[in-house]
Amino acid sequence: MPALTNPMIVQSDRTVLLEVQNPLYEAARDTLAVFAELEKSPEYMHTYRISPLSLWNAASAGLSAPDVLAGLTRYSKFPLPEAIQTEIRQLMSRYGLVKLEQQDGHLFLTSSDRTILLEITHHKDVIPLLGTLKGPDRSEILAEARGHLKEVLMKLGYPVEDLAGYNEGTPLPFSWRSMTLGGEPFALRDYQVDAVESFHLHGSLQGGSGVLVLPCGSGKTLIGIGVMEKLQVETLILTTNVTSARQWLRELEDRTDLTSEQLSEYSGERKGIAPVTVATYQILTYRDSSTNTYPHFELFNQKNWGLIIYDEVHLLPAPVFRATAELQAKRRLGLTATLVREDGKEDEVFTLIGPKKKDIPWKVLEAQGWIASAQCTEWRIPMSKSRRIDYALAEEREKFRLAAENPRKTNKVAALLDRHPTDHILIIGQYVQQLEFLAKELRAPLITGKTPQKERERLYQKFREGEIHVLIVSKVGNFAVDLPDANVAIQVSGSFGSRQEEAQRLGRILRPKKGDPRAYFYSLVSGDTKEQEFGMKRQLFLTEQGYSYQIAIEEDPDD
DNA sequence: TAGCTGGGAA
DNA sequence: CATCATCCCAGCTA
Repeated sequence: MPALTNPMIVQSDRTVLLEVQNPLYEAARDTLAVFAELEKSPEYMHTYRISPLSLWNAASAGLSAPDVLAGLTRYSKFPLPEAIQTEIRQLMSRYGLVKLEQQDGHLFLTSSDRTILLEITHHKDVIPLLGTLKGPDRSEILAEARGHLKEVLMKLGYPVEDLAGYNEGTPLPFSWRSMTLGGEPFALRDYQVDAVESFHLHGSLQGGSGVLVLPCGSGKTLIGIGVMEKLQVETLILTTNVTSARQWLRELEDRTDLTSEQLSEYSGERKGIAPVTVATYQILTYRDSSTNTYPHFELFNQKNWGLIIYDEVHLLPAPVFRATAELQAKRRLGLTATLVREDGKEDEVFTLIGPKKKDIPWKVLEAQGWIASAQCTEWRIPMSKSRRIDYALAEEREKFRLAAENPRKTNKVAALLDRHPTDHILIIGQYVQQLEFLAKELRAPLITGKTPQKERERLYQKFREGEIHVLIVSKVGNFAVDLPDANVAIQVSGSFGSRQEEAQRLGRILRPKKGDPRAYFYSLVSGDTKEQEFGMKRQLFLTEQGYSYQIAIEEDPDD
């Protein structure tokens, strides 16, 4: 029941204001997280937005409009505006209003609402995709236009529920090992089993297509293998880099009885094709500039894949989207820790890979002890007087970098190192020059993209063994899957407002250590600058996930 | 066959 | 909103 002591104000422009100090804040936040996106998170009042896509993702996960309205009513101060009730009902009813179904070997667009179907099939972008068969509540779609049709209808605001089924693909029988090759007993954790099940059972088609959103350190690879194990079909796995491709292969070899002949890498270095093939996105997107063709796209057709796994689906490059539009008859699984894309192509992921099937909140794994609990602090460091003048006079596009490279951050980093004399600390930043400066001042080793692989491994090894306890890393820290675990991260600069990057970096320190399960994440920004504003944006995803940032302000020695 | 270097791409 | 990292390929050496 609405009551003034409740924490939410729901407005008819689809924004929701949420009071952070309210005792019901956490419960309300977790409710909102399912069907709304956090837009702003200053100290006392957070703003969420209910978008069509966030509602459709919720709908595809089985939530109904009455569920959403009940959640809002439960925590709202005032009765819900009529307008928004109507809008939520209308938007959610659109999911599944039009369906793709297979009948007698033909593909049909169907709807219980004949007027809508009539309107859609007369739209100029849809007409070229139509076949010849027609009825009052169905219209044939050309088989090859399945993906394209879904994209068009998404743009028109009608997300299609695709029930047309899949090619089963070539069978590939295999099973889990109960012991790893190293002799460790092995079984999936409960939440991993849940995630596999939710991909496999949701909806009316077994093991269809969609995205699983899983925190860093939750064992995404094992969940992917779990889905493969349920389906028992030849599988193509796409990853962002070779190291992670090899990680998949290692896990497959270690945890399943697939033999090395059944597994292969397809990359710049090796071009193997086997019943389970792991390829990089980049080899698929490689374009031969003399012929203007994609010579490796054939990989999609080299075998009758029954499943395609898209690792880190939030990074899926545009040409792979195009290829995926042609592959709608194949089962597809997307894996990611942060479904947010900084390029705003979330709707394409929804359309072409599939809806979000499961979203495991980071805090749930923390409560179960699978990931460490982290304390996040944003330190605001003032710039010196002369730098503030430079900043004021600088061109707009130079300002961010000037603030990010504030040399006064060095002292703060040094102070933080003193505070954590026995911890494993990563210092992470975006500008190589800044990091080189820090490395010199702090006498700590630095790894950048230029560092040869051998040297990296040597430093990782020393860090793991505790011979060195501070490591400075550039953007390699965002991607490197072999970077050793740490329990303190100090972020000295980052890309403009990237929520993904923030999540990745926090993920670096969340593997719990024996003894002290706590982790510390420090973000250093220059006070009263653009960098501070971007810092707020970076934190949004983690705030949604239940992390709170303490703001601390460093005193200005000039004052 | 493997390893290194540099250019170009997205 | 620009920097940085990655990858792929070609060409070279051994």
